[in-house]
Amino acid sequence: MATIYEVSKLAGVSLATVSRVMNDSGKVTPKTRDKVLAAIAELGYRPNSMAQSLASRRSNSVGILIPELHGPFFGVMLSSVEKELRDAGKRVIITAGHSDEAKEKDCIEFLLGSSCDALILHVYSVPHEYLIELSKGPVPIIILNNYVPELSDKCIVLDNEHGGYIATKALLEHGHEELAYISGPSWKTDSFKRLSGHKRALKEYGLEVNENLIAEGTFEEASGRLAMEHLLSLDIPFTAVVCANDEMAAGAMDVARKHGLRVPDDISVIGYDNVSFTRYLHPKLSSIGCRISEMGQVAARCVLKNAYGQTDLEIQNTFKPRLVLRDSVKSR
Amino acid sequence: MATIYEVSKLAGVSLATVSRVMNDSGKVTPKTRDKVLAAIAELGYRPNSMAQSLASRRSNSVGILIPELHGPFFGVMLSSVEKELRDAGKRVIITAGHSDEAKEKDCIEFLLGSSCDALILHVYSVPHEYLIELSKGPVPIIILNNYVPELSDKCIVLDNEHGGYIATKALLEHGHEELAYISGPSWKTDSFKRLSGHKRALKEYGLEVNENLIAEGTFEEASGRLAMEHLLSLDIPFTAVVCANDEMAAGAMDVARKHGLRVPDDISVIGYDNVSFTRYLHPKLSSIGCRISEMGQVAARCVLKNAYGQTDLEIQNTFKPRLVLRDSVKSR
DNA sequence: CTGTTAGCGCCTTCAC
DNA sequence: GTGAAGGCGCTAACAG
Repeated sequence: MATIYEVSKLAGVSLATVSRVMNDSGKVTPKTRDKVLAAIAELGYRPNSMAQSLASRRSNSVGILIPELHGPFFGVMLSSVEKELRDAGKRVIITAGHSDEAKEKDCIEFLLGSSCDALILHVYSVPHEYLIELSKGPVPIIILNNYVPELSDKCIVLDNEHGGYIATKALLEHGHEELAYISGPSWKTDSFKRLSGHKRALKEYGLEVNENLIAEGTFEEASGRLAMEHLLSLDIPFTAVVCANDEMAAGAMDVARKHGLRVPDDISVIGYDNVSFTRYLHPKLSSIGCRISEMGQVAARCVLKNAYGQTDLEIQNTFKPRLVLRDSVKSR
Repeated sequence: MATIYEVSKLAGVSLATVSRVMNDSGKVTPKTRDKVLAAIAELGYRPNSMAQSLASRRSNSVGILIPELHGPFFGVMLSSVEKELRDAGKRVIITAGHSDEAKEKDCIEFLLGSSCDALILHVYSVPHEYLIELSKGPVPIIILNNYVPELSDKCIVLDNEHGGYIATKALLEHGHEELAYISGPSWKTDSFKRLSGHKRALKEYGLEVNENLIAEGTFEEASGRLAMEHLLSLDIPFTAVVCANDEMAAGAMDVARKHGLRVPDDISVIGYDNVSFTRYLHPKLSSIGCRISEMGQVAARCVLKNAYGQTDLEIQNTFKPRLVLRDSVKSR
């Protein structure tokens, strides 16, 4: 592998000049620039990124921590982050934290040790204090889907409460008055917020919140099934179910069908996240769209702005989810 | 950020000694080692990975190129690759090539420029010659799901032909004799192989291949719908459809239902990939399981072996898919 | 506009 | 077993 030194010799200029044309910093005569370019081409020279990093104290790589690499939600997010960042010539180092505090911390340590210029964190389990402490360090961070009041400008969040609200409201507007709810794990902020929104909508419509009709799942399909079985076993009538994500909604729909209930004729169902498979389901699942890829894009731009000094980038910190009505909801 | 120099001063030893305890290379007295460890802890010292890389000519990062970051297939693959590699302390740099030759090359260039120690490539569009040329370079490569005869030991492939064969055979064994086939893009090797397997099974059962009953899609759900519409418009009777992936199968099932056909009573359907949402569908889609995560794991181990000299790792180069029977297939 | 000169932080022979 | 010294390939002042 050719080095910058050989290029400079072949071009008959100095190291610094080659460096200049590479980074087009400083002024270089078109003529010498051409000579350098020719030499570079001839040698098939490619700068050594590690040396560049060491010398410039900048690695051009940003660390990303998400709960899982698979699953419909994070794939979309990653996709947009990667695109935006690589278009800017930045490397993207990805790790998965599996919603476990120790693992998440471990990942963060790992990314810091990889000399990332910035971190994009989608964590669930790490305590806020840890993030606050981290943010005082030299590496800029962006926090996704996890609102830390002290770090509000670094957080990009989806308004989960609003999502729960509009999901429920949609059902109420379709004439449903007896609603069940299948929640995610109550210790996850997302779950909690969505449920709050649900309750707010009920209250706004003058309806009582019946805690019995709230079942807790784990965001996994199987838990949606269990929750639905449980709800149906209660013998409390309800005509619609709000689910805190699409996987659980899929499970719930299937259980309803097994119990001889038709969706949406006998029971309406709405999910959350508007993940890609919702439209493969039958009936097509109504859901709450999360603008996942927009959020990823914004996160990437934040990094470009905070870590690489790109200005003129508008940053929107909070996203409102939107209702996506399909076939699983029917008026009563 | 503390440097190795400060650690050495605080511990009262030389740079070299600190380096030795860090990499536990060479012999160090337990006593001095402890002093060094203490100093490291006190300063919260973390070695600068870029400097390490530059000096050791090894970046400890491996580049990964896959067609897409989202989608159920690649997420699972990534997930297992990342886990395996990070457990070994390696960074994972991920890029998406979008099945486009220029972009794929671009990604490879990018990864090479990132001084990766090895590359794991899941490419569709780049010509074999390019890969062969690349393999002659200094960076070891592993090729996923794309068999290059000249590079057979570097390829980890799924036996797609066999998958197409067993999918079709399953239907034949259920008594179906009039089969339609919805293929992926014919220029993708995967598609081609799966279709070959389909044809082989038919011939083995003494059935004619009716080219009219083979429709070409793009691996996307919408194309599955179109293909199914087309097949149904033909007025050629068939009692089962083999689809080259699950997304298209989902589309096909829905179209069948819209045409008043019940799955599996009137028509049996089988997909391919056994992607996670298959079990959310109704009826649950039968499919061909691809052992995606095993393949990812093996790819990672290949890298550990070829680029990092870890021995005693058994490498299996080719994987046989397996049949996953669910509710969308019924005997005739 | 271009060249010279220091490092960036670490690894790695080589002596001792 | 431990220390000294010379790079790894590049960037970034500072001169000229």
